[in-house]
Amino acid sequence: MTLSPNTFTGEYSYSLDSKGRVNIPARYRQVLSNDNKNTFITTRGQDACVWVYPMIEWKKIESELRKLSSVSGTHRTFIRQISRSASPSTYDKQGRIKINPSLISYAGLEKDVLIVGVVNKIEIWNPEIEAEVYKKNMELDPNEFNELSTKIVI
Amino acid sequence: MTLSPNTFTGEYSYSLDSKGRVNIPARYRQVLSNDNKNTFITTRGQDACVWVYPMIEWKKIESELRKLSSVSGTHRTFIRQISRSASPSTYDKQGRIKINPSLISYAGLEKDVLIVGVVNKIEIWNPEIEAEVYKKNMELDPNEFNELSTKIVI
DNA sequence: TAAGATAATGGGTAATAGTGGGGAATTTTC
DNA sequence: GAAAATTCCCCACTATTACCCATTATCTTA
Repeated sequence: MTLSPNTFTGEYSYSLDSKGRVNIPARYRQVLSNDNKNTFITTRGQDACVWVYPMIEWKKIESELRKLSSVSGTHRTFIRQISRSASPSTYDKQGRIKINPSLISYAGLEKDVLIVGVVNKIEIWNPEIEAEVYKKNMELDPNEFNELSTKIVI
Repeated sequence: MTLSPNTFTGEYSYSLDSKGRVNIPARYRQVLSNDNKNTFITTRGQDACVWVYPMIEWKKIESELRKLSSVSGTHRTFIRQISRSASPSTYDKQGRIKINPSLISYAGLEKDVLIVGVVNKIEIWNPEIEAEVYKKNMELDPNEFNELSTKIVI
């Protein structure tokens, strides 16, 4: 079975161990292209979760950031906020990556975590928080969903 | 794990010792290209922090500065500000560089320092000052940040 | 459904990284 | 030219990280 490279779907329940490691689902590792060198970038999600990018996806963001000039204060702040929480992690022989303590606390992660593939990246959630966010979003904006439906066909 | 050369992300808490030395995180040293000859340029940040450039990145900036010179008053001020306090520092066997007393006082550095990778350079902050600046900036321009993030973060 | 293969989890250990300080070499000052 | 001060290089200790092995659970296939 070969799916598109570096494309992640489906959800998994895994555990975060006492050393701050989580397993990357085997399925996700299998679709990783070689140029990623078994490396992901972990960073703060826009929601209360950890975003995990394959290295080459992150490099795209990095090169966009490089184009912004540090003469502008707004740009400096933006670069700092995106870059500071990003750090690379190569998975070990068992397929696990390390999550920084600061990201663990940002996402409120405990032992049980929910791993969700969102196409170009992976999200790691505290399952309880995810459930709340899901509920809130569903109630929130039926209009926006309608708008989306004009842009994408599923 | 090999990321882009001379590109820095993530944040670290380190200490400035009594001799004015700070450690450059091992991760940052590992991505330094050889032509830097283990040397960084320290200078005044545009914010209240110390900017640390890999030598070859700094050389690019110098040549940019040369092109700008005498174009406008603002540019001249910018050049003067950043260039006058720039000085090279090669890290020792333990990976530490020396920070000038004048830069230490400019950035208000004390024992505990926060090191932030901002893509093409490294920032050294007094953590308390950074927290204040962060708060102020976040209030400032949420719209521009949102706009930037829809363009860049994927 | 049983057996082999693959995947997930937990923990120990060797190697690396961070911190503090001493002493030689060099520069500065009187 | 000698004393003082400063800088630079090296050594040693401690904490942290990364790597490796073992065990348990799950999936796959005959």
